[in-house]
Amino acid sequence: MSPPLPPIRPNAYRDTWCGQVLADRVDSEARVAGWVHRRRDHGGLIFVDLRDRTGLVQLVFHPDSSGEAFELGHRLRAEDVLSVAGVVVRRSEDTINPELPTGEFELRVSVAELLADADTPPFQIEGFSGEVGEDARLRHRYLDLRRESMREALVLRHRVTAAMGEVLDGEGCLDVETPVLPRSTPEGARDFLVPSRLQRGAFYALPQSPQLFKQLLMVAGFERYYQVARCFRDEDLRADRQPDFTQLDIEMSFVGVDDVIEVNERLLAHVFERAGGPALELPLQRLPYDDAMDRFGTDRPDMRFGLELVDLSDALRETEFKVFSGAIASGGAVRGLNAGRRELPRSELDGLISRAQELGAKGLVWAFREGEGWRSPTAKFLSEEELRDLNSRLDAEEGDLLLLVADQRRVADAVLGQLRVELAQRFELIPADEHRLVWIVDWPLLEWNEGERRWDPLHHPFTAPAGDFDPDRPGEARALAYDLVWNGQEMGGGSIRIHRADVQQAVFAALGIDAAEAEARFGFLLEALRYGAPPHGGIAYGLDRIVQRLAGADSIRDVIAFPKTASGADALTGAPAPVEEMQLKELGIALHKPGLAGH
RNA sequence: GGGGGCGUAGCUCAGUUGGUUAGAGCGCCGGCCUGUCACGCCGGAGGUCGCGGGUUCGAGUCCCGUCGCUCCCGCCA
Repeated sequence: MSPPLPPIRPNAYRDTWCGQVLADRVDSEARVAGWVHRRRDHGGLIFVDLRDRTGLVQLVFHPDSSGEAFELGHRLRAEDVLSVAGVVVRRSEDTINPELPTGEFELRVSVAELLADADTPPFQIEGFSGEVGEDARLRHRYLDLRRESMREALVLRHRVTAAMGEVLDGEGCLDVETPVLPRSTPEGARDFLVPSRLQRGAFYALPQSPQLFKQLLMVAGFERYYQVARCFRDEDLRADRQPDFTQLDIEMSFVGVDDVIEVNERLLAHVFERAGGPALELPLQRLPYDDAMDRFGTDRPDMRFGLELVDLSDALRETEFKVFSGAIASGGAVRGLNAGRRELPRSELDGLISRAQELGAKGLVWAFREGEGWRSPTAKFLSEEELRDLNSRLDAEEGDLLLLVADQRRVADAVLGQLRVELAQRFELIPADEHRLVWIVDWPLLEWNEGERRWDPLHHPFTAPAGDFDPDRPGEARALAYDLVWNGQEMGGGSIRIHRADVQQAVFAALGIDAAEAEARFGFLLEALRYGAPPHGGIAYGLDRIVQRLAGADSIRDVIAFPKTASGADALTGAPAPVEEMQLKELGIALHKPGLAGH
């Protein structure tokens, strides 16, 4: 992708971009500036590839035309910063470089000025067969960002956010900023806390999302809002999780689920068109949450391949095999997966078992269909009739690999749902060019948290229930919520919000937040809702994840200019870092371990 | 908090069963080179084998600890 840049207003350094040294400049003077990408010194003739954001152009230093510049040419080193002037010429047929957009042309240097000489870079910027380690890349991120792939990733990111702004402006959304220093409302993720100097002992918390402020904007009558918002969560990192990350946050008034989804489908189609994403067929598929869990064992199914899950509880309710019947008796389920005709060595089958245990299962039963029965260590515990029944329910043919997990339903789902994806990768069942975007809809409002013995919201406590909320049967309430899933990865999620204080209070109560606590923590919201709040709803997208997908990158770190390492550190600046004793004193903060602050 | 992988030259890596002076490619430095484009050729420099401790006659290699990077589980309303 060539980043479109406006034409240069000529100045002392340059009058065109390196990537723009093309036919229209032939036989005329041109002046370019940039970094020495590579030098090929033939002694009596020197070639230099000069690089700026637009690309490369070959400079030719020739002794006849430029004595002084020629001397400089010999001294040039990688990444030196250079401004040159000369005549653009068309290369002879046999010296054209078809790999380069400017490969039919070159600039014969007559004047050259070294603007800055560079230390030898710690790693080669480009054109090296090995992959530079991420540690080194992050320590010198400003060099890493000179690489074409990083430049393209950030250009793409800009394309995406710009396209989002275009659509949302057209939809009447206003870009409004919300505070980066709100109060802590401990729910969900761990907060990053910021101590207040003016109010000793009190803290701000960096926002996990602008959720409450955007709702207040709806109460204020702004109707439609969006923001590219930095959000912060103090949790452990992953390839797709950073402590500070970016959301595209949208909220609209007087809308229902269909309205929000419609606007967002227009948004996605436009963004994908501008950013080179897959063409979207609208409307996107909508899959009810229950179906997603039944068929794929997860609320973010990758639907590019089959391998769907099957519930085998009915078939095994009466079995003598206690592993299965016991699981069902104690309220669990037996779930199965047919991976199709696969040959797997014993070691990989054992690997599947340990992976299943890592994912939380007590065990995993594997079997190959053989005739009417199974080739499996488990086969002897099951009757012939049961095996036949299982085979038919699993739609198993000769040689098919069957995987069964007996556990609490959600554990079995989580384990087999994850194994399903990993097996598809292992067996290369995922079509490379296919994209499946799907809305997951009809969510339960709450789920029972067995560990804490309470109801938790599946989305957040401000999600509106569908219809009337019956406090006596909280588990039956459905939510006006929707998640967007792209190839098995959650890209965004949202909901219609509760716009009535009494409903909000009832939901708080169901969550175990009593009136006093609700008043203390969310009183400002409840009060605002009492002053006339319109029905409203919206969505938030993980911008980093969307751009990662569009860029085909393995990690969101590859589409973030200055990301953190897995331990939450910035390898470039050294954050987080100790602070001066004086700073702590001003904040009234004492560290538990003396000597940690200062130097 | 837990589990796996990795850590050797500036970068990417190899390094046998524990054995003598730790290697390669690229980069870097010097020389030669007028059509290269990952230029080529000749020569050269460059190592706290992450760090600390231990076992051993002897440790890059084995053991313990620790730090860093990374993937995963937990966690991420």
